Amino acid sequence: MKSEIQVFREYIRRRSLRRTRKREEILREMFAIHGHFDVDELHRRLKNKGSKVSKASIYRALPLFIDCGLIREVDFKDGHWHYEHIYGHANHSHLRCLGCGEVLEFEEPGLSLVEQQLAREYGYLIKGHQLQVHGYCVTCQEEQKSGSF
Amino acid sequence: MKSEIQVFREYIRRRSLRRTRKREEILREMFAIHGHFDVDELHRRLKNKGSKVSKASIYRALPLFIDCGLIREVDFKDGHWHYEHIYGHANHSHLRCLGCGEVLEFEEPGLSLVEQQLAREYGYLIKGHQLQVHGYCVTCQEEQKSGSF
DNA sequence: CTATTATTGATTTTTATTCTCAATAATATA
DNA sequence: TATATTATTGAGAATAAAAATCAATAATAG
Repeated sequence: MKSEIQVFREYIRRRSLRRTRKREEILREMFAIHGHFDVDELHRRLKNKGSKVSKASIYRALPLFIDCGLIREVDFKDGHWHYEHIYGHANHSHLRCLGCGEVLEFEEPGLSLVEQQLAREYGYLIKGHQLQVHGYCVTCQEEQKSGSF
Repeated sequence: MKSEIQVFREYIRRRSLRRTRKREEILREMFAIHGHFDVDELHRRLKNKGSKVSKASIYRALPLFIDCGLIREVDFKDGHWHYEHIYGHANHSHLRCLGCGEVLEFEEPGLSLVEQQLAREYGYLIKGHQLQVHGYCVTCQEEQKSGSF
């Protein structure tokens, strides 16, 4: 299996973009983070390591990483985008608590069949999906026994 | 089956909020729209009908409508939120084209089983889910035969 | 090595959404 | 019904994420 950086370099070449030091710094730092991350965290970590990559460059690089299938956006309903690795990771979905914001991950293999079905039915070339289930965790259910939902 | 306005009024009462003319104007106009809508469209339509509801009030009302299960947010990746009716509608998911932005709806009944399974496994009180599949429609596939994906 | 052109950083701009606060309207109570 | 209480509203200001601008710089092709 190709490494993330290989995937990215091939993408860069395919699109006739330029392979730059900054983009690869961002990529490397991004893959040093396990789990979800956002622009601010990525920027902060790069800064701490002495890298002078600007936020602008991060904002410009992320769509490329998304486009070549390394990461994807995740919406945690807190005002800005979060990202997570998908390359080399089993596809997973999120179960999010509307009360405390906790996010659990779970796998739902049935969805690849759904994708195939949609491809057949509508002629789409499917690139991926996102499933998010939301509700209230055990703790928040207990706290909100006041009938507000 | 209760009407939308009934559902909303009961919610308002349950939460000890106030039943106001403005909120019900917004609600009525919202249900006069079939399909997806956004804040701007709702505001524009209310204005055209002579209603003087402000955008601020719309922004304040939408979370209530979401909370009582009348509508939900949909993310079309175009910089602002869209909304759609869910009360009294069969649950559906979205197939979105990454090229032209076309959005198709499809039903996926299997997901209610997924919800039940998650409720059992994690003790969550499930309120709903969102599934979005993305890829390229037939037209956009043909246009982009230049190897960019 | 040079020319070309994409990328970068610093900054500004944009724009969706939230916040503020005085005025108003809805509800509870007398 | 009149009054007190308190939520809601509108207008505009504030916030903040993301995108745009532009001169300087760096990567690539020849």
